[in-house]
Formats: sequence, structure tokens, C-alpha cells
Amino acid sequence: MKVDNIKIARIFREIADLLSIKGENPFRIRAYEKAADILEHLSGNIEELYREGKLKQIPGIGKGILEKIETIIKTGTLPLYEQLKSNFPPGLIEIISIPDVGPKTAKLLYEKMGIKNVEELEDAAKKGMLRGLAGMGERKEKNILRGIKLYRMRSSRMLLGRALPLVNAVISELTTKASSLIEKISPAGSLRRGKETIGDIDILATSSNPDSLMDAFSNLSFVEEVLVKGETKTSILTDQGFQMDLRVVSSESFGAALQYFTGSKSHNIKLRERAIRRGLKINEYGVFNQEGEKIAGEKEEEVYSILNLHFIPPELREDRGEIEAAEKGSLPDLLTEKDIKGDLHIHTTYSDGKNDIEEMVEGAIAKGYQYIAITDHSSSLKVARGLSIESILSQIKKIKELNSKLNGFKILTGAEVNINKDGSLDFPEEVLSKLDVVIAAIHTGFKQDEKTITNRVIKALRHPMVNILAHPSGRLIGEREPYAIDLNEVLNVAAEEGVWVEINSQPERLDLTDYWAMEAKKKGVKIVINTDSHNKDSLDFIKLGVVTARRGWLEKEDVVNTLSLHQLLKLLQDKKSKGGYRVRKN
DNA sequence: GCCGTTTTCGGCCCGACTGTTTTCAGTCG
Repeated sequence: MKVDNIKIARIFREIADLLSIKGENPFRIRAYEKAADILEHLSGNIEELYREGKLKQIPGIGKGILEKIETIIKTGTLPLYEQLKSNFPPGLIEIISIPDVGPKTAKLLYEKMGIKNVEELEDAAKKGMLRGLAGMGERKEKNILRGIKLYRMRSSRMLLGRALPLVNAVISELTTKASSLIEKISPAGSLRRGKETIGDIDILATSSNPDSLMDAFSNLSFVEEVLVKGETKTSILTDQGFQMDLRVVSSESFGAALQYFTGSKSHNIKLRERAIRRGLKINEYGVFNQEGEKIAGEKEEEVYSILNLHFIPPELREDRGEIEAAEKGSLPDLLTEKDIKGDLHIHTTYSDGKNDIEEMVEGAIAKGYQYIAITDHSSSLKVARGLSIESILSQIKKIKELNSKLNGFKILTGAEVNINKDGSLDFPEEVLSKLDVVIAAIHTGFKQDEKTITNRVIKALRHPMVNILAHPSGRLIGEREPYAIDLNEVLNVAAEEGVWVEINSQPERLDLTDYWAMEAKKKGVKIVINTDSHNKDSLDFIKLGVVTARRGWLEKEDVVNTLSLHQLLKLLQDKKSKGGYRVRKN
């Protein structure tokens, strides 16, 4: 039986919650939370890593956690977990996820009033039955009711692609209405690290008049409710139900604060531990020596250099080995959006796109690209108005005409060919052979079992004319789970066959994920970052794909659409001649 | 529960805000 990494992570997280309600040693709790974090982000299968003895090499997994993982793998459960669950009702875990209600309160409510779940808590708070408890008053009751309301309406995490324009709009409104109060302003938090989804939006500003700036922020047009307001921190709830925090420090602390509020938490903890070993202290105001003198803080770079570390780009700050790499000087030279020379996955009005070829070309030229590939859907995909063979042949002709009028820019012909349920491709070879770029992708049969889907995709990868595998997991963040596919196997075959694997830049896809992009790189698979645009504006989604690639530690050399048109055409030609040979051989 | 450039024991990141306090505990990020 295959034990799921996520399942074990969940057990550890529940253990952490239950131990916190029990009032256990906070550091023991942190150890379980840390273990859960590690397992959630582990790209290999936990059982294999355990058998190979690789788990105990991971910092944060010691003797105790390793034994517990072993027990779960062997028995499917864990005595400590079962015992904790028998001590506390399951609803308490839900109660501590209410804002302003933590483990101490949950324990108090349970032991003094027998409150076991959110509904009972709401009832008791409404009836004013909590104010008699130690440390509880009317305000606290009100806050708990507000917390329950927030907890219920709390939207799931926001897509990065939605958070970015939102934060830009906020910063723009704030700088317009309070320009004299702001010196510097920057997004921070997981948004700045480029995570695929964002919980709360964090903004950092410097000001010589923080009070007035906080007032201005609290009165912005989209503010529904002010949750917290102080000298350095104000939290508001937007009318869309998202939380936004503004932090304000003085300009000589801007760098330290930006580092501090960008996180991640575990990255920062590790950095501060390193500072302690060197007799230093880091907080959001600066870096301080043993005498308490501030020795750095205006610039973010200083915080790293003073710890003898190379500067770590925000996208890497997840405590996945970046601090060790920064120490050794072996950080990757991450690719940037400027390195992208073209987009190889684009739809037009021929299938389900909203703009025609000419308009997409305009958009691409405006972005400074050298090339795009037009890759409309193949014939069987009727929901996306897939092209008949006649239409694609006429599209190829049309593209040839357009190319003859273009100077210094090339439109590549192509198709996003559906991988049929049996792994065959949805266009015949005589059509595929006429195309510059063939993308293979799954759009149907999502419910097949892992072996079937994996073999189906592998069969397509083995096809000599396939250049790119698009959106390999098929996930839609928050809407659809990835289909059952063994990406390890798929990437192995992609490496063998020289098929490029896509990072699809659509906000709800970002597929491959950062972790799988990193795995692909390790296996020697080349990545292509595409937008899968169905309209001109979507070409800008490329930045989301680039951020995802950066989070996967990718460099320019790892990504094929950083190549010049000339270099790219040569690679495509190489594959074609190899493929042609193999076709003849069969 | 983890871990070691003073350590295998005794530490473990750091500070803001709130409410109920009259000096602090709880929660959060």
C-alpha cells in the first residue's frame, strides 16, 4: 500500500494542534508542525525515501519523527495520535482555526463549559455565557462571534494572478490619496515570494507620519472592516473578504522590515538562529550586535551580507536549502521575465480563443518577443471548437502568408493535440509533420486510474513528433485536483525522449508546480514556460510562469523559450529529423 | 521533538496588538 505524504503531514498537523490544546511544550509542537511542512512539500514518495534512508537526512526530521513515520507506514496509524484524539473532541481543532481563538481558549472553553465545536461556541457567545470565564469579557465574546463569522466566510486562498493586480491597485490608491505620507512602499509576504496562492496580503511602507498613513489605509474605498490598528500594523478586511495588513516602519529600517515581512517563517527562523550564533540579533528594525547597536537595516541586502550570505531572491526563501546554498555561493542564477523570447502555446479564434492570429502577434511583438507558436485545439475537442484537418491546413497557409510580411518576428505553426484515451494523438501524422510545434495534452478521461493515465501520457511522449507536454497534472487550483498521474515516471520518459515539459502560466493552473519544475530540472528535462493564452491580455500571465520557475530554482539554460528564434528552430529541426528517421524505421 | 563553529543538555525567533489586566497572557504572523 502506498502511504500518502499529505496524509502523514495531516496527522502531524493534527497532533500539533492537539498538543497545543493540551498545553504541551511549544517547541515540541513546533517540531510536529515543521515535520508536517516538510512532508507536504516532499516531492518524492515518502515510503521510498524512508526505505532508501533519505528521510533522516532531512533537517527537522530526527529520531522521534522518523520512528513515527515508520509506524504510520507499517500500521497505517499512530498510538500517540489515537490517544490524543480520544482525549479531545475533534471539533476543538476547528475551534482553534477561528481567528482570535487559540489553543488556550479552546481548552478553557472545553474544560469549563464543555464546548466541543464551533456551533456550541457560537451559541454560548450569543447568550453571553462566556464572560464569566477567567480573562473573558464582553469584548472578547464579540470578537469570538466576529471570528466565527470570518471563519465561515473566509474565502479560500487567493490566486497569485488575482492578488498581484489587487495589491497594485491598493498601492496605487494609497499613493494617490496619501502621497505625502509615503516614502517607500512594497508588497511583502507570500505574494512577494510568488506563492501560487496567497492567504493575507502584506504591504510594507515607510513613513515619517505613521498615524496618518494608518488612517488613510483604514479609509480606502474597499475597506469593509478594520480588524486591528496600531502604530506599526493595521489589518483590514476587504469587501471581497480578504485580509490585508499594512506595516509601517521608518526608512532606516526598511530593508530589515522587508526581509522580516517577506518570510517565509521557517526561512526567517533559520536566519535568526544563524544571527544568534554570530552574536547578533535580527528583528524587523535592523540587525543588532551584542551591545544592542544597530549595524544594518536600511537595505535588505545588508541583512544577508552581514550573515556572510549571498543575497537570496524572495522566491527561494522557503527553507529548502537556499541558506546553505547562499553560504556556499551556489545559489542559482534565476531566470527573469526579460529572458523569455517567445510563447509556444497560444490559441486564436480558429478554436476557442478571443483574438485572431494578427492580434496575438501584435501582443507578442509589444512584449518584445521574437516568436510565438499558434497552437489551437485538435479536432475531437469539440467543447473548445477543435480544428478540423481542413481548418488547420488553411491555418498553416495563413501563417505562411503572415510570416512573409513580418520582419524579425516569426509565427510558428502548431497544435495542442489531445491525447486520446488510448494514448494515441488526435491528428494524423501527415498533419503533425507539417507543424513546427506539436503540443500534447490531456483534456478528456480525467477519471482514469494512475496506471492508465501515466501510460497514456508516456505513449504520447514516445511519439516522435511530440515536442511539448502541456499542463502535465491537469490541476485547477481550488477547483480540480490533479488527475492520477505518476509525474516521476512521466518526467523520466520526457528526459529520455527530449520532450519539453510546460509550466503553464494560467493563474489557476501553474502546472508544473514549482516543486515539479525543480524535479524536472534534476532529471535533465527542459522546461517551456507558456501562457496558453486565449486572448491578447493573457500574454502577460507569463510573469506567473516565470515566478513559478524561479521558485523551482530554474535558470535561463533550463528553459527553452529563452532561446533565440534561430536556436529554437534548430532544436525543433533536430527533433524532426530524429523523429522522421524513427517513423521511417517503423 | 530537534540539534550542536562554546553544547549530547539546555536551549529553541521576535515583536505588535488586544483585552482584561494593573503587569500580563493569548494570539498572530
